[in-house]
Amino acid sequence: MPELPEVQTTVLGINNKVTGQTITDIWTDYTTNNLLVTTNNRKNQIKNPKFFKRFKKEVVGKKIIGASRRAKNVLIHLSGDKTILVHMKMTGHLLFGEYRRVTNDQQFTTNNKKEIWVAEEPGPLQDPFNRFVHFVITLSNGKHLVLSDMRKFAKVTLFNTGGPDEAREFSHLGPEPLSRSFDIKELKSQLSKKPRGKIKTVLMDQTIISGIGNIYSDEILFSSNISPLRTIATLSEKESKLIFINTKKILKRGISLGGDSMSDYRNIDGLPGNFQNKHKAYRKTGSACSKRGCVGKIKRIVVGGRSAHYCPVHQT
DNA sequence: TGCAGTGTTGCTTC
DNA sequence: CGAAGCAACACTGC
Repeated sequence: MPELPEVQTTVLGINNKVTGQTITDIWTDYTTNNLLVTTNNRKNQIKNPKFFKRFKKEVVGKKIIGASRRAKNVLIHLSGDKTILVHMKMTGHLLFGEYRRVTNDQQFTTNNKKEIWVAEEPGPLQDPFNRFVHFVITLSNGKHLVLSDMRKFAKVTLFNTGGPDEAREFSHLGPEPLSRSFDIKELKSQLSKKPRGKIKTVLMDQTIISGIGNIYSDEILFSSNISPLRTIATLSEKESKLIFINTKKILKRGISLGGDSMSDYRNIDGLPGNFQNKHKAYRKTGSACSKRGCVGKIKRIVVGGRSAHYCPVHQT
């Protein structure tokens, strides 16, 4: 479940290894509604061959000039003022390497796929991700940037860089928590839009702040000594400040550790990040609280339909 | 074996 | 209007 630090890690990887390549071909096996391809203003399903053809025509021959991030979206900037947006949702990974198209001999899947893409060399890009490659960008150096996505929630969109479709895509998003302009004042004004909302839910609300999901919200609240059940209106000045400081600190820490691979996130080389080894709350149910001097035990509860992990002793 | 759990987003319902 | 519920999906673990 890529959140801000995982998406940022992927973007850094693309800038390191993929920028400068030209797109020579694209491929997909999507047949459901979920991988949407939008070209200009027309939203259509990639299963519509006409629109996949159009998407292909727009990107083949274009050069990848860089990647950036907005909220949990990866933006791949192309020459000719085109941008490919990839939202990895729950289980998506962008992977870079040498891939090979093979006829499916049923050893990988049960869903009657006629052909699949597998990593050329044994290594970290091998199973389990091979089975779930649903979108492939072939590059001029013969390598591939592929989207592996077990649950097929990921979204791929194409729009004109800086155009109205891009604006529409991002119009609902809250500020970037790591931007310079995001200060304590902005955090408080954003949080105050949901005075009755529970802090855990509000932190994950992409219209309030963009990029935070279940893992990082649990960790931010642990470090801020605040219960996930507290409502915004009850937060003191001091508590808001703690949330502000820890949001910046923990997201930056996630990036410097290469993201969180407790679930199945991998960077573009197929390698795991390390933030999962630093969790103090997320999925630590039953563990002794690691806060110095605290005698609590991490508890799992459900907040806003999501699992929340916290220490009921020092998080109040 | 069957079913709850996993989690983001956006749409629907209350 | 805001909050809650649910679908999209596929696999894991109990």
